[in-house]
Amino acid sequence: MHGYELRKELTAKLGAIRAAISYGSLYPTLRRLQAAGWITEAAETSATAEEVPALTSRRGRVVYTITAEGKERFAQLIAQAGPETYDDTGFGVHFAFFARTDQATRLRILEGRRRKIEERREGLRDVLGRAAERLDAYTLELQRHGLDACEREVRWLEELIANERSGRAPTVPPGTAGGRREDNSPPPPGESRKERP
Amino acid sequence: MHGYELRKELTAKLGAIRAAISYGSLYPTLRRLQAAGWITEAAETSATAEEVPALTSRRGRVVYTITAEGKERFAQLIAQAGPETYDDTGFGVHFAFFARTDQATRLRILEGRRRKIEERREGLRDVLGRAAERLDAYTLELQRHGLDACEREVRWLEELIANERSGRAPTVPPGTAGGRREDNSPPPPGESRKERP
DNA sequence: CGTGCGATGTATCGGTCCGATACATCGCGG
DNA sequence: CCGCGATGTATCGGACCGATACATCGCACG
Repeated sequence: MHGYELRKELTAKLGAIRAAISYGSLYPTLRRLQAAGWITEAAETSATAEEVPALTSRRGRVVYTITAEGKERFAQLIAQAGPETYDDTGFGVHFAFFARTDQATRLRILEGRRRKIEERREGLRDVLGRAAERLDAYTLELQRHGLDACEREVRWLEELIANERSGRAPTVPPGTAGGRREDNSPPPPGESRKERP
Repeated sequence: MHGYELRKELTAKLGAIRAAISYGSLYPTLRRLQAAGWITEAAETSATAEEVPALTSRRGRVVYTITAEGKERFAQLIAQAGPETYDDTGFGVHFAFFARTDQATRLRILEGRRRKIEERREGLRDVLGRAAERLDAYTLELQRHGLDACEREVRWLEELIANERSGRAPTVPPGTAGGRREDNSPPPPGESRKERP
């Protein structure tokens, strides 16, 4: 992909959990990745393969391609999910690769995220319990809203964890909008067997 | 207050909507505010007034006090809420001052935030509608969760707006935990009459 | 028929903020 | 009596954002 496309893709995948990545972050990062050998850059060659709709000779786009080493490294990065993984951005990034990792990793990430949110939730409960009389009604209202959001996320994570343990793909609750079921489900319980080369 | 105390206070007030502010941000900001004349710094004098519980001669704390000019400026800042106000942090900060502004400002901020969240919501609906078949089941699940969160926040904001319009203080739904009703309600519909000096 | 605007696209720069770290004191429990 | 967690001030490097600049393309609208 080229940068612009990559950003749109990322926005589509992570838009639910964080804002779009800025170009001031994207392009330097791509160059760093290239310098480290994870990806390669290439000025667009006119006709590589499939241009079905509009092949109107675009301007100089730069196409980035992941290398074998890059795939290796990325897979490792996702598989060894540490606690730093569980903030919004980190969780989002790892979640974006869920369909490409094994169940054990998915569970580790989901449970780490749950712990993180539970901590947040306890903090809010503390405030609402202990410091309630010191705060004005508006602030209390904000805390209550935040607490509610935490509780909902924990419940959501618990559903995902339960599904994961039972080997099922994430269920699509019939209530919600837009959820037409397709066959793009993640790999059924079969694991990837790569450990450490 | 001194820095540490200030941070705890901010965390208690804004913990529901953003992470705690870092010291690397707090102390330089305090110094900038002092340089601009919004606040004053003072090394702690041993006995100013009320030390009821433990007056055990602390180490050199720095006490920051808002100046008259600072109050003026802050009030202006809150009152002239622009669109930049409506991201998480900006909204949180302005919300923390709700009990100290007038109803018109409160409404402006709430409605701005609502618009912001509605845009986010539309983005997610677009993804779920248009790009659904391109995304894996996990990503779709994340979008659905995010969409749900947006819808809930919009509903929450709408309640606050309705209450605001009817001149009532924010209601405390009897269901939630920790919400003991106290008399620290915001100023009843009476406005502050400051416009621009 | 032109023209202007929004989408596509690459790129940089200044400034803000975080995360880690350092250092010092105090009270408490083991 | 010793260490650890809370209180407290402070800095530094690095990551990231927001604004900006520049260039091309297609389409809508006058």
